[in-house]
Amino acid sequence: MRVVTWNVNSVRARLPRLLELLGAHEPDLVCLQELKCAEEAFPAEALAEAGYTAPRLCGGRWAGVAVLARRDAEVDDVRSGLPGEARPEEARWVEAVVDGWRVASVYVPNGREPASPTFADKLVFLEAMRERLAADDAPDLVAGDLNVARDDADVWDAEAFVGATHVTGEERERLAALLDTGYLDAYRRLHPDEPQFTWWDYRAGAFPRNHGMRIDYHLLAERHGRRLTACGIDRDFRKGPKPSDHAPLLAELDAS
DNA sequence: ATGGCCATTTACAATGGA
Repeated sequence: MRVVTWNVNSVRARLPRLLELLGAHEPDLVCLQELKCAEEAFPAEALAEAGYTAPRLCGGRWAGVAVLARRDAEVDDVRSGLPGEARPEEARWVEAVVDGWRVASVYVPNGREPASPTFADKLVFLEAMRERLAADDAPDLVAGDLNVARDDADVWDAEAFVGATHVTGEERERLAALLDTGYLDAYRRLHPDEPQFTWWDYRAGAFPRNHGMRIDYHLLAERHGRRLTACGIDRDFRKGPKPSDHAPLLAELDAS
C-alpha cells in the first residue's frame, strides 16, 4: 500500500500537480491539507475521473483536509473534526476507514507567534490529537502537516528559529506525547540520520538553498511498524510550475 | 549582506501561511 501526505496550499491551484502525483505514484491513499476551497468548489469530478473518491472537510478559504481513496475501495465511518479542538470551523481533521484501515488527515494550526492566541489554540489542538490517538478506536495512520519540527535536525538552521513557532519546547513536548501513545514517525524511523525537509518558504530562494523544515509526517501505529518498508519525500513536486510550498511525503506499507 | 512568495477574497489591500 502506498500512502501520500501533501499540504497542497489550495487544491484548485494545485489540481494539475495533484493529478500529476496520482499518475506518477498511483497511491492508494492521499491525505491532503490546505484545500483552501469551499465544498462547492472542491474538484470532486476531476479526482473521480482520475479514479479517486475524496471524503473531506472543507473550511472555505482556509485550511480544509481530505483523504483520497481509490474509487473501488470501501470507505466507511467518515468523521469530520477532532473532539476537543478549539476551532472546529477551521476544518483541520478528517478521518475515514478505507478497506479496513482507519486513516486521518490533519492540518495542525500554524500558531504564528508563540505569544498569540492562535499558538494557544495550536497547543490545544495537539493535546486533542493526543486524546484521539490514545483512544481505543484510534487511527492506524495519522498523516499530515503537524506544523512542528520534531528536532533541531528537522530545520535547516536551528539558530534561525530561536523564538519562533514550530520548534518550541511546548510544541515538541506535545508532538512527543503523540508518539508516546504508540505511534512512530515513519520518515525518521527509516532514516534516523538523514536530514530532509518537507516545506520550504516560497521567499528568499529557500528551496534551492534547502532552507526548509520537516513538518509533515506519517504517524503510523506501532503495531503496524514492521509493515513499513519505505518513506521518502518527492522533491520534484516542489519544483516546476506552480508548486506547493510543501513537498509530498510518501510511505510504502506491506499488506501484512 | 539583504531580500526576494503565493493564494484567497463578492479583490485592486489585507490576511494567512511557517
